[in-house]
Amino acid sequence: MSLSRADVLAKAVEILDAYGLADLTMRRLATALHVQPGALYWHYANKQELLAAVTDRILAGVCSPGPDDDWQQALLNWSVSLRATLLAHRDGADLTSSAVALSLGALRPQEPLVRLLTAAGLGSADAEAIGETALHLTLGLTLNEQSRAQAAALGVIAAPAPDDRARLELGIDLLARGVSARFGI
Amino acid sequence: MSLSRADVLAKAVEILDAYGLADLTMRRLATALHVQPGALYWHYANKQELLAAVTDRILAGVCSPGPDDDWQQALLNWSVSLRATLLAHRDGADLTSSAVALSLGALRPQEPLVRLLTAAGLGSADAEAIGETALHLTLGLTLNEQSRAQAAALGVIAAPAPDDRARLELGIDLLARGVSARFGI
DNA sequence: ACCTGAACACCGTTCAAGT
DNA sequence: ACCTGAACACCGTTCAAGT
Repeated sequence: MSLSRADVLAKAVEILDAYGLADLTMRRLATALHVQPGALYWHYANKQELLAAVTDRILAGVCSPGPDDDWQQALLNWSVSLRATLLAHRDGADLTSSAVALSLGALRPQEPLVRLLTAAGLGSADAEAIGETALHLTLGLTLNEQSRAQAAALGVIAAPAPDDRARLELGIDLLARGVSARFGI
Repeated sequence: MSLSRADVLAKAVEILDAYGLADLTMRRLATALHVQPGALYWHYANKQELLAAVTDRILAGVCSPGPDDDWQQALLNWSVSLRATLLAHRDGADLTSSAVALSLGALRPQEPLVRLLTAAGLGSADAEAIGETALHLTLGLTLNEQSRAQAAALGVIAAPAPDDRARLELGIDLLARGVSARFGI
C-alpha cells in the first residue's frame, strides 16, 4: 500500500514525541517510513508545511471554553490547557512558537478565546489584542519551562523546580485584572 | 594580524543585519573573514556560544529605566525600547527569542525592570514573574511583527499595517493595571 | 597562539526516470 | 499516482598537522 498524508503526519508526530524536534528531519522521517527522502515531497510541498500540520494536530488538543463560562475562568482554563497540551509533546512549545511566529497554517489557537471575549462585550480589535497577549504569555512561559526541564533532564543544569504553573496563573491573573480595570467588564 | 573574538562577533552582527539569521552560518562567516571554518572554533566553542554573544551585543542597546521613573512609565519605556532594539536588527526578535528560551549567556534583559519593581515595593518573586511576563509579551508581539514585516517585504503577504506599537502598548497597559489591582501599588 | 586541510556525518530539495 | 536514484548545494564540528 502507498503512503498517505495522514501516514506521514502520524509518523512525524511519533518521531517528535520520541526524539524531539532536532531529530525530526525529512531524511529520518523517510527512513522510518521505509521510503526515499524525495517521496515525502509528493505528500507535503516542504518541511514547513509538514511542521504546520504537526502543529495543528498538537493544538487540536487544546480545550475550547464552553460558552457559559465567565470570561475570567475561560481565559485561565484556556491558558492552562494550552500549556498542558504543549508540555504533552516533546519540544511542543518550541515547535508551536515557531509555527505561530511564521503564521503557518490555520494556527490561531486563541480563536475560541477571542470569540468569548467578544461575546463578553469587548470590541473585536481589543479582543484580538488580548487573545494575542494571552497566547504569547503562555507560549513564552511554557517554552522557558520546557527547555529548562529538558536541560535539567540532560543534567546540564540542576532542576530548580520553580512553580511554573503558578507563574503562568499569576501572569494570566494580572492580565485579567488589567482587562477588568481598563474595559470595565 | 590574527583574528580576535571581537572581530568574529562584529562580522557576525554585520552578516545578521545584511542577510539575516538563516545566512549567519559558520561557513559563511568564515568566508567573510577570509579564514577556514575550523578557525572560528578557536574563538568560540560552538555556534550557540557565538549566537549568545550576538544576542548580548544587540540587547546592550535596550535602555535601562532611570531610578526616578515611576514603575508604570519605566515598564512601558523598557518594553518600547526592547521592541525598537529588536526591530533594529534583521531577525532580531527571532534570534533573541531563541536565545532567551535556551537561557544562553547572561541574557536577562528584564533585569533592570525587575530591580525597579522591587524598589517599588514588590516581593522579588512577584517582580521576577512580572519581568518575565513583560519580556515574553514584548518578544512574542515583536517576533510576530517582524516576521510579518519580512513576509510582506518578500511579497508573500500583503502588508496589512496593523499598529503593532499600539498593540504592545495595550498589552503593557493591561499588565500594569493588573499589577496595580493585585498588589495595590 | 592561531590557523589550514581535510574529513565526518549530516541537512532540505529537485527531478528525470521508473512502475 | 506514487516512488526511486541520484544528484545539488549546502550544514556544524573535529582534529592532526602546520607556522
